[in-house]
Amino acid sequence: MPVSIKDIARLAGVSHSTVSRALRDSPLIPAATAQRIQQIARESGYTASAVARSLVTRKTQAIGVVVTSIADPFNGDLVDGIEEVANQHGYSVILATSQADPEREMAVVRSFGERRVDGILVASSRVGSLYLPMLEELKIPIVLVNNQHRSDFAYSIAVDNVHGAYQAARHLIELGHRRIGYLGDRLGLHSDEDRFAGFGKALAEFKVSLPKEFVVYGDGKLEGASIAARDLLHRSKRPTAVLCYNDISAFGLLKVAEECGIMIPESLSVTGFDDITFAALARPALTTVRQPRREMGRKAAELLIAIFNGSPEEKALVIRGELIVRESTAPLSAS
Amino acid sequence: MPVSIKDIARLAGVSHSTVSRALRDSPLIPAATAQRIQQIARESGYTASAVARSLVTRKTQAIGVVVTSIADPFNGDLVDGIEEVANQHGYSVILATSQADPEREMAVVRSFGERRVDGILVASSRVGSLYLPMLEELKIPIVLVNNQHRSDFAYSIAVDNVHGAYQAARHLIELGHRRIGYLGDRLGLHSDEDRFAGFGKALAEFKVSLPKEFVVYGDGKLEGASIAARDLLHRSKRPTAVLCYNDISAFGLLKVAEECGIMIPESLSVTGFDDITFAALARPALTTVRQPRREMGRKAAELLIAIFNGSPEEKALVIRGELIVRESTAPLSAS
DNA sequence: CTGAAAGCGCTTACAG
DNA sequence: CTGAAAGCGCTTACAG
Repeated sequence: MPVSIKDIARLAGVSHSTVSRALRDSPLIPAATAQRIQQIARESGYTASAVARSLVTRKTQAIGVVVTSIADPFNGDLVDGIEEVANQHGYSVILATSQADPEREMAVVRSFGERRVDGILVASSRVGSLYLPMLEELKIPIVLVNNQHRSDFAYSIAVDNVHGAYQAARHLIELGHRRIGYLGDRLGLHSDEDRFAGFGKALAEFKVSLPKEFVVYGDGKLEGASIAARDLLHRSKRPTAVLCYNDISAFGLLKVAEECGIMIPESLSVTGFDDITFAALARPALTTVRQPRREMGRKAAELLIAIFNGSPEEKALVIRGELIVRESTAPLSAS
Repeated sequence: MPVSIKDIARLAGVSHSTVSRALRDSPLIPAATAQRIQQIARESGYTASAVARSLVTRKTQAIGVVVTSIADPFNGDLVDGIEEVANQHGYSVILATSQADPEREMAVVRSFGERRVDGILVASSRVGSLYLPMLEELKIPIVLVNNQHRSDFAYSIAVDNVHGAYQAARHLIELGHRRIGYLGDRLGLHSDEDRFAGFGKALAEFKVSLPKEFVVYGDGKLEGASIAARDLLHRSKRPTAVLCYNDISAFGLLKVAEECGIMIPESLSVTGFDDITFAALARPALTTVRQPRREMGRKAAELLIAIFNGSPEEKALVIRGELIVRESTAPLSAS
């Protein structure tokens, strides 16, 4: 048995109420008494029980975080940002992995409910709405990070996909490209729709037309993107630039271009989205839109804590990413 | 207020003791009653309070994990492995970051103590012994992953540094190299000592001598390693192969080699240690010793859970890494 | 089978 | 200032 407040009370010859107050620096207790008691607590190796405290305060000072997998560097950065501000404010983070399995995600969130976490953060989920009722019952606020759910329950924070893709498209247009393709993600994610919308916005603004056959869809993975890319590049009249849904898709396309002997960026400019670590290291290094992962984690945690304190600024935060120009894009060559 | 066991008792017209039993499928309760009560619980949106339960059972079903930073892919994989088996066994993981700051690590572990986690996992720490007394008082077992502390308190799990370096060295020797350098980490980490020992073991076994000036020390980072590498490669009589403490050091050396116009692997073979993601992507791709990060996380969690169940197999587990031969090593050329 | 009781380790009105 | 009391939401001997 760890030593409890009662043990200290006995040692100090006071009631346990007094010990409790002394340990929490209550103004009711004279400094001298408080110090004596704290001293005894220290010497006896006392460690307060957060679980007992939580039971009465109804606060656990813990926030639950759900990601698909932490091995993914994107989530690593995100969680790092979350943990940073959580820690700053005296909160612990309970981390769980959904493995992109909705059932598992449900189970995880249920377990967070049982643990009575003060709030929940969920990254890139498509199933947020399933557990909303339970969280509402428990009055546990939730903030969704980059979620694919288009509804306004709960709070959310996401990159500005429209603006990010707009920047990338504009960059290509300013390089002189007029025949620009889009390699998307057929899963119909909102992020894909939004990026396509940003792409379209730039085209419209500069009066660049988009032939239907310049739009192809992979699955956001290397293989699927490669297949779509083959489709796009093997035409007689192919685009001189392609805006890809994400970096992985862009690498799929780059691979196919290499196979076809298409020089990058001389004969084809390519942009990605995300700025995964490899984007900077690849040859050619990829021009892409950086998602400020760590900052998003920080903002998400700050939002949650603001909610705890009753001062949520906005329900839905949008963060802009930055266009990172590297080697995979170049001015349209005269050729 | 969330609905409690008492509310259900009222609704069901039984005592809260009976509800508690019914909810836990106690054999004392007839199936019919249990189902009726469970039904009511479900309908009323009951979610058991793990904190109340923990207070009486003295188990939180939670394990605390301390890493320097989760943004580091190494730790990401590790934590993923930990979370996987923790989750399998019904444990939650509370994750905290030390930022390589001993004070912060202490604070984090203290907070884990207050939360009464059932066990603690600490990765790559050098300060484990500081909080040992507190954990002992609280009877919270701890397992150290790849720690630099040479003492047998607590449990531990680590890569077999000696064997890993031995394999790398042997690989170089078998390629015909006889003039092999070592680029270490001057911080005097045990992992450095062990890797150097494995290196020495291979040299001894094959009767390869090691000139003193073939051993240089960086700091495990790119810059420090580069300085040491310059020292090593700028001699008149330089080694034909270098075994580096870790991948990062190897990349520092590769950079210097490039500056000096030394061809890799034609004129110099280089090995790393860790197999960070970039090792496979770099040009030339790095020959290195892979640390099975995810598996280490799994094993660490399994060890901890075995301790909970009173059946810890061994106090100190050692896991072997695998030599991954890529492009940075080649047979000693006749030149 | 079921309930009343005690207790886990705290916090905090309520009296004095 | 200080203590006795109640209570947070559960579990589990102990009686019946």
